[in-house]
Amino acid sequence: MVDVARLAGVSLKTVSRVVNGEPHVQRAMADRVLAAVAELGFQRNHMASALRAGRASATIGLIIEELANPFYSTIAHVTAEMARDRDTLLLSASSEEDPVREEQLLRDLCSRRVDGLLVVPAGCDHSFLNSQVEMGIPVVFLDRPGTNIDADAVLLDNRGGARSGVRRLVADGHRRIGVLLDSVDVHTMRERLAGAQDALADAGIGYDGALVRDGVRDPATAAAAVADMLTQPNPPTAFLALNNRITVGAVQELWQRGSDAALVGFDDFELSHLMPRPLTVIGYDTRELARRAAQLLFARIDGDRSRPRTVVLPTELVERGLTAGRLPR
Amino acid sequence: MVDVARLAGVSLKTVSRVVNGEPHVQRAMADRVLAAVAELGFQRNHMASALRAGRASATIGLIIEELANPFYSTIAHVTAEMARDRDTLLLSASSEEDPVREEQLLRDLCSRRVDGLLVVPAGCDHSFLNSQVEMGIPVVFLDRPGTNIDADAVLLDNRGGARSGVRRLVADGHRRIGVLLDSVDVHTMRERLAGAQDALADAGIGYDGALVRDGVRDPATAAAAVADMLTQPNPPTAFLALNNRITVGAVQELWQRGSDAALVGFDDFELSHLMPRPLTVIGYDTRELARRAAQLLFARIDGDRSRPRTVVLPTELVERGLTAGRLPR
DNA sequence: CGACGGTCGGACAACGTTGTCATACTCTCT
DNA sequence: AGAGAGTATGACAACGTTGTCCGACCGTCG
Repeated sequence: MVDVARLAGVSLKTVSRVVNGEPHVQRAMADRVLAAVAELGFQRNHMASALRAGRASATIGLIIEELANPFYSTIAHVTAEMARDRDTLLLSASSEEDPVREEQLLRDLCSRRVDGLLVVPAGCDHSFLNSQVEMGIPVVFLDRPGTNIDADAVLLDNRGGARSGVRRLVADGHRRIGVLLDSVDVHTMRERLAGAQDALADAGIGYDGALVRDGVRDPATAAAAVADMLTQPNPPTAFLALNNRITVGAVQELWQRGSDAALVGFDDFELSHLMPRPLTVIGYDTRELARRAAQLLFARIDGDRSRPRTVVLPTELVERGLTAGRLPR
Repeated sequence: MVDVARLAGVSLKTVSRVVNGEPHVQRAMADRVLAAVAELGFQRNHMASALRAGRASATIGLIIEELANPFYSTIAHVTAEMARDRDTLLLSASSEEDPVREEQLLRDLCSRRVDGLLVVPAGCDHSFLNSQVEMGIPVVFLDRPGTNIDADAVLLDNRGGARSGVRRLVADGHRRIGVLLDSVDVHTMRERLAGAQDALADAGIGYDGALVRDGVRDPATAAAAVADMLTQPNPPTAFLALNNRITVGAVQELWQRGSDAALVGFDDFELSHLMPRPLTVIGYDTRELARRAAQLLFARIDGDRSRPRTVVLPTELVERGLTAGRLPR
């Protein structure tokens, strides 16, 4: 900027005024400045500008589990779009479900003075964020609530969704329903499992530990679990897969064995209607989830000081057969 | 920091030393400072720090077409992971294939003094980036080369891939092959179309404009195009879909009609092995694409001043039938 | 006892920008 | 002509941090 000022023969402040489109600069002088800017390829330093003006950094931070997962990348995309409408960019990072890493990333984002944080929490204690919130960096939790912190959250009706899925299976006459889940350490998994158990209890079906498989982290494990359960005595006649990766593995295994066991999966996914066997899923609107969270965050950034809210979005049982294919979007 | 210094009864510089772990501070004094830091919840301002120290911002910018698309989200994920190994965060934005928006975003990223840029270009002129490169912000193009700029690029062998796909169809006896593409405005599409025509020319099959459909932007359009082409006189006996969204639409339409037309799709995708009809795809390693680009960028950031390189990664024809399902990963 | 080397702490300027205020000039109106 | 209002420009400090340099203090050795 000093160079531009020198080349145009004006003061620093005049350059600043021209660059920021402030009024009260003569046309001729502005042109001289713009010419100098063009010649030197000057570009305002956004960091210095925000520092001096005490302005927001026009950045929001997003912590998710893994960017490559379609669920999270949809969230990232929607929030980035909404941010763009406010000339704000998205700084995103994956926690990989590691609480330590999550805290590191969150601290890093805070030290960069992001305007706000959108977090799909992995950790079990977010109390260290309280001081940041007090100091003006609002936080909104997504998909799972934060712990030891009173902040906004936008969640899904995981319990209700799982309950309606199992209720459907029970209505179809199933009494032995295998449940496959990632890990009870994850809040959403606990909720979904509880919902499944609600439905079983509603139907007066007792709990059978042999029908619940924990630690199913990927499609291959899911396939193996299905195979194993089907070869036990008194096997399940239906399965509930508690996330989309598990569903994919289960679909594959059931299809390859030619098994006619029923399957309900939590999470819809892009090609679910093209799977090689009928697949009923518990769906929800991922974009709406992200949209609501971003709206809440921006309201906080704009000064909303009302009490933290928790929004729970509904799920929907999408019953589909082989021929019910519809094109996405 | 002023408050911390006052509370600890030391000077600013001493606080700075403690916060940055510099040596030559007595244990007792350091403890006093740390206590004050904890009490006040002080967190170093990364922007001011980078500004003063002339240090890098520990941020890289990524411009892609659309974050919600699995291809791009994989790229984002891999680059974010590699960045994290350098304590660098990823500032990502979607161009939505809009050259104007792309330029705005790139300028914004430059004004934030990112350490480097990773770009899947949408625009047709990137000469405005030349001055930024000169001023020390390296740029690496991904998937498509930049225009009017001499910069690194990591590309796929689009032409060779399409050629091998069509060669396969020709070897199976097909002579009328329908080609579906997004837009000839996109570099990768032009290359893939050229590859298809190479293979046809190799086989001595003349060009028939009626067999090429442009402007197929989504699955629904692809399905409609397939339906239309199949109801023309002398219809194609095989299709080449030049990206994964087109492939999905084509799969769906062929399957619903019970058509036995062959189908080869460019781009592999997660559930391609579970599609309801045999699907041969032209695959490649998206993660490797991102990895190589990030490696190049970090080398530039670390001072590599050698001549810009263009890396072309191979594609692979993945021939799959209904029963050849394999689990992903 | 004086000099010396090492350790520790602080004053000050600077990074690139903008808010505040002061100044100089130009109109217009009485 | 002089007051008053508005416009155009610049000098300077400040944002939060750190690099540079200088000085104070300590112990040790000749």
